[in-house]
Amino acid sequence: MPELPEVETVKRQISPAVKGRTILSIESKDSRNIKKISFEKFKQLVSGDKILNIERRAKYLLFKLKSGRYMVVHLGMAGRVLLKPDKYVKIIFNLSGRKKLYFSDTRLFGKIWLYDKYPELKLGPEPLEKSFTLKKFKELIKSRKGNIKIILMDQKFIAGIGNIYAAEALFLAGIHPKRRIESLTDSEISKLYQGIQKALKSGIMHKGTSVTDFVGAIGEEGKNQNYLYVYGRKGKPCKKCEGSVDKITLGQRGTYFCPKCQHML
DNA sequence: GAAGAATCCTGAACGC
DNA sequence: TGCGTTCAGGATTCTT
Ligand SMILES: [Zn+2]
Repeated sequence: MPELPEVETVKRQISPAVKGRTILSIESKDSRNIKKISFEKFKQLVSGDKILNIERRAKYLLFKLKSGRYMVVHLGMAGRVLLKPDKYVKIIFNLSGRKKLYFSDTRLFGKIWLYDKYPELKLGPEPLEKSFTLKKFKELIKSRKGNIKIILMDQKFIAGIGNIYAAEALFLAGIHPKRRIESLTDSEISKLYQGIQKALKSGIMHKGTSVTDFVGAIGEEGKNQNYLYVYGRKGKPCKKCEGSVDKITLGQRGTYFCPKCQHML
């Protein structure tokens, strides 16, 4: 599913093709992904506007428009932003220069909103920003109580980490996913800080993890699934020890880990 | 504030 | 081949 690295990949892939282009018209096969306003209203407001820039914040894509409005896209689980259509296209943006941008979604968990100005999204810090220091991470950790994996996936705690990268970051840090955040030692917090960044950077470097639905802007699969340590590898040998990867359910989510590498205490 | 569960939604994978 | 069942889960919302 799309998390920070996948959304970043899409942003990088579509930006050169759509930046500076005018949205001439918009077509819809199913407009249920458009939230807050009707498709008619959306079409009326966005048509004729120009895409100045695309920014990623957490798992959101923010299209900055010349009017000052922002079109905000969240891919949910299976949402796609494409330069080439697939069979699940819901919205088509006809752009100047004969380009087209497609929004596709199978499960309709993806969302599109239109904001009058830069949206105030309730999100924690970006884990790959330089301002996200180990010191700040430690302060954040100390401010919360509860299960570490669930908190890592809380967008108000840190932005952009979902089920795949939470599992990978915890593996890299040697922390069992059932651990409580209060129980982490200073050394483990440092390892987790490194693990988060390493897992996310690996995802971006390999252009996303295509383990379920994710594909890039022209429908191509990412490569990061080949570099995962635990996610989706139940019963397979651990890449760091002689044990094998286990799977449990935690917070209604499938949670993969190595019982030998990831410690409870 | 935290924990747990329900909700949305439908294609893919699986079992017979 | 086809039908029914199970599974995938990000974010929100509700209850405890
Ligand atoms: Zn291991």
